[in-house]
Amino acid sequence: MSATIKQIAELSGVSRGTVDRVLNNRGKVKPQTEAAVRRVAEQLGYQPNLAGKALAVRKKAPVIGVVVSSEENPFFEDVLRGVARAQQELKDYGVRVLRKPMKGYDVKRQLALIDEIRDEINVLILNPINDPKIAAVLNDLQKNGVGVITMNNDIENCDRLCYVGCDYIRSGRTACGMIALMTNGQAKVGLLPGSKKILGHNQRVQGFINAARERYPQMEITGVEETEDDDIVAFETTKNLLAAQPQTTALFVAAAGTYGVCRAVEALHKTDEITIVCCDAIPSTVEMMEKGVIEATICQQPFTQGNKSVHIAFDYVVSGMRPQKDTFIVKNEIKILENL
Amino acid sequence: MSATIKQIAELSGVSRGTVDRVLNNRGKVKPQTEAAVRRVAEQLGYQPNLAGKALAVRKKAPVIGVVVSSEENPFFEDVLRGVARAQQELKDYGVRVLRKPMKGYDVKRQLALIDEIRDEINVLILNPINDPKIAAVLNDLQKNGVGVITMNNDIENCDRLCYVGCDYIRSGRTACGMIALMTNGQAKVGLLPGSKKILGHNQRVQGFINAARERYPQMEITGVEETEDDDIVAFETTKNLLAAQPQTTALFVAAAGTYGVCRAVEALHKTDEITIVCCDAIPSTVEMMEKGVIEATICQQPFTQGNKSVHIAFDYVVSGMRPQKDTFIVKNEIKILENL
DNA sequence: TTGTATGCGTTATCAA
DNA sequence: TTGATAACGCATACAA
Repeated sequence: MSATIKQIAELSGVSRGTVDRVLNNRGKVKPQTEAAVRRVAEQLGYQPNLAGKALAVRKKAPVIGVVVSSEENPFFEDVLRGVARAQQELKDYGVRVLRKPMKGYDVKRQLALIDEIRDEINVLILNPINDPKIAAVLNDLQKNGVGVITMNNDIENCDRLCYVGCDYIRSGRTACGMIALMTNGQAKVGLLPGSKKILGHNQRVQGFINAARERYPQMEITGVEETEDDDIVAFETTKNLLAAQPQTTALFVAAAGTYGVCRAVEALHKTDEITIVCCDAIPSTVEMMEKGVIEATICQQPFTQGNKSVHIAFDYVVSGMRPQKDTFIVKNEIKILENL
Repeated sequence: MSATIKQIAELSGVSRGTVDRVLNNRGKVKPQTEAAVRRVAEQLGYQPNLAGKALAVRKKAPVIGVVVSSEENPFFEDVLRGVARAQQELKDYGVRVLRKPMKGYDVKRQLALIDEIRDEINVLILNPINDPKIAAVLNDLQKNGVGVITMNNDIENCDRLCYVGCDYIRSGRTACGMIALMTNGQAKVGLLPGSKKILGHNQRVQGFINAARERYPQMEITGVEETEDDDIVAFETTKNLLAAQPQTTALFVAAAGTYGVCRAVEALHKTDEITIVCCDAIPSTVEMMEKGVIEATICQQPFTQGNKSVHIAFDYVVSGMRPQKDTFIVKNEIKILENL
């Protein structure tokens, strides 16, 4: 158990208040006293005690803001369940969580929501739209002492505290590995990202292609088409792809639109011939797995993403220090019917 | 934020000490006062505050004992890493963790280690050998106020606080599902548990057989042979099985001995014909996956098992209450080379 | 510039 | 049987 402020105060012959001022850089301390205190703290290897901080932090009642695209989006509903659990776990520490759910990916809407709560919060957790205007606002928040944690997807040119989410490249590689195992490495695969504008989707496709090139020379990519994260578009796109490339034996859905893809394969009576691997385990995907249309899905621990983000946010407001790591990567989980 | 002891004291017109005595059943309270206090606490929906408890618990400096078969066992080394992390996470709360690693599964040895530390600990975490003598000692510990948490495998006829580990039946089912996906449901599979005496191994085999029966009618079981958790025995057993049942196209190693199994398959030059699925991701298994001998492994989050156990133990000593659940089931993770 | 006092919620000790 | 008080470690308002 490490040293306490009290011990440091006694050893350096000053009061606890002074030690507090030194250790938290509050100023108003004579340089010599400061040096002395720091030396003692150093020697004793002082580490602030979280139990004490947590108890004291109640008075401040810090607020964590959560802005996520969870409306009508089952994936983010799971994320919010993780947030709710964390809220429960931290309730004794006097944190408050302020949620601002939004629908879809509209930059203006996201900016408006951030603006609505920016003055009440100490940390902001969000799945940022990768847009310079958003980045600018987030940078501004940080300057004003509001910590920012990006979740599920990251944003460029932005000084956030950290990113919590999966490694999309590995997600694509894993999908490739699964398809290879199920087809003896011989598959002719159609890739179906959502939108080329979304970084994560591109990375999944990239990871898939790289893995295929490196490890499965006999695998062939028959096409890369966007679903625009929409089931109807996905339905049409898939039908067209399978018409144009009838030799296709496998599909990797790297974004939303999975249900539309499945319906297209069903409509063409090709469920037995085509191996489908997708991402995440939303209800419609589970249903298609139970029907045997989808063979496997690559998940990214949505619950953990939400839960972990809040805990990191809490540690930040309590300790006042940046998280230890710049990125917190959750696992890419392979789910088949038996371990759903 | 819920009510505090102080509020209850004021509302019921007694001192904080008395409220404490009532709420923690310390006795020495007049029945009427007790009733009054309880009524108020009930009304306010009192929930003890963990931040406060955590700070106060430092004085008691509770000790958590950990007895696991981690010597020369890479799986349990990962478990211990989870324990170490939890120790780190809880260091500010004044807990001490006392480890007593042991080698193998000798009842006497386990009894001796428990006996060595039983007077110094408040909770015991262990992977119990499923033996009546062990059960008796654990029951006795609980009677003497030492909580018991079983980890990785459970024990019969024993009143432990809870079990932390995987669902072995589902582990077997998942292995079956993976083999089915890789062989188009046509595999002829040899099953290799460790010992029929070990509950988890039997359950894995049972789960595999059930899943095959229910979902993959064309799959065939060519044999069930024990590896005795030993690589040499596994090597011989595998060679014999493949000699006696040369039609075998897949193997499920449901316990230790995986390395021996792989060496046998290599020796017979059958690595390309035979699909191998095993359990856990110890270094020798990873090596065999990189060589392409093993296609997939079903893991059980060893790190999480260790980490979670310690956290549950801590919550128990702080709150004094049994954990909410009787079993904490970790996930069965499918690992292939790409998401190792 | 520094020190003192008080509070966060719970628990333990001692006195009444 | 009960109450008052101090302590756990930290933060802060206020006094000096």
